[in-house]
Amino acid sequence: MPELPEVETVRIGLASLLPGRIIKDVWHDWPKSFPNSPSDVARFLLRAKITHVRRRGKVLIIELSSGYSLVIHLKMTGQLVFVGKAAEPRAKSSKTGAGEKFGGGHPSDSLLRNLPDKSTRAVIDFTDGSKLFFNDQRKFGWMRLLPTSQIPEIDFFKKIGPEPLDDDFTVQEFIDVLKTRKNSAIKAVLLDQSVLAGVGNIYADESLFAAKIHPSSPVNTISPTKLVKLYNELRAILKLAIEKGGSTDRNYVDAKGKKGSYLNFAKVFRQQGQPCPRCGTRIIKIRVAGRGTHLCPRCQKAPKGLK
DNA sequence: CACTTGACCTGTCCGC
DNA sequence: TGCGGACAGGTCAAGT
Repeated sequence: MPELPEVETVRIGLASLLPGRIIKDVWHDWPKSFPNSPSDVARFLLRAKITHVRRRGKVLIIELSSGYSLVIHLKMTGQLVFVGKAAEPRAKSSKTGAGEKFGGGHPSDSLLRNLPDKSTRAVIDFTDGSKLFFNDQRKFGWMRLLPTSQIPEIDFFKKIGPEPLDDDFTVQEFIDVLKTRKNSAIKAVLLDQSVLAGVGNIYADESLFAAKIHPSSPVNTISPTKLVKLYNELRAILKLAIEKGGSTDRNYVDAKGKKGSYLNFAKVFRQQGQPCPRCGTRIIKIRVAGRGTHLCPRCQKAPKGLK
């Protein structure tokens, strides 16, 4: 599921593939996937050149020379897959068909399939013949054109909390933002995008396990020592996940169609019934904040008022 | 006002 | 094998 590390992995891929390309045509199947009017599309998207690819929380921002940006949320099953030749054909070692198809040399876990397919919601054609596919099985994701200069002023972006991996995001700031929700379960707070940007179910469970905090614990019952631990573990886990190309449960792939391997390193997520890597107790799955939640009942003691 | 639950969707898996 | 239903989870609207 695209959380911060997955979206960042897509961003890194797109940032290496898209800038400089010029949009020739756009197709989309579903108004909700891409609700801009045809006239706005014609004025601000067609013939525009891509200048930058940015990320804020779980949202991708593809900046265009028209002064507009294509803003994209992948939600749970969204993919942005680029098909075409990579910009610099420096390494000329392509011998496999897959390498050619996905723009230059891919490991065997590439998304080897033909696009578009039935999950394809939108296709952007570039003047050089390459294409960007927006696939979304469950149709929760969206993309829309917004004036670049106004993006920071839009409600959706104004509400997003600090980026946990920013260099100047301190442990004190982390504790301060958590304390704005002192009576809520810590997991619900971590998932709240207005408190902290980019954390979703996988990394909430993993970081709470690493810090030995029960996900149902109200924030104000957690010791400062443990909150510091949580800050450090969360950042380390997010960074490691980006290194591993994110987590692929079933759908997620990066801009080149490649799956992420972080779930191979997950200690509790989807590990119910398996022994805890620290103490051997069986990992359990419960519901917290309306989400499937994985934890070690021994390492992560429930707060007194039960779960 | 703080907090929780349901709706949005489709594909998959599980039990009968 | 087929079928119904629970489940998956990011976010917002609606509920308590």
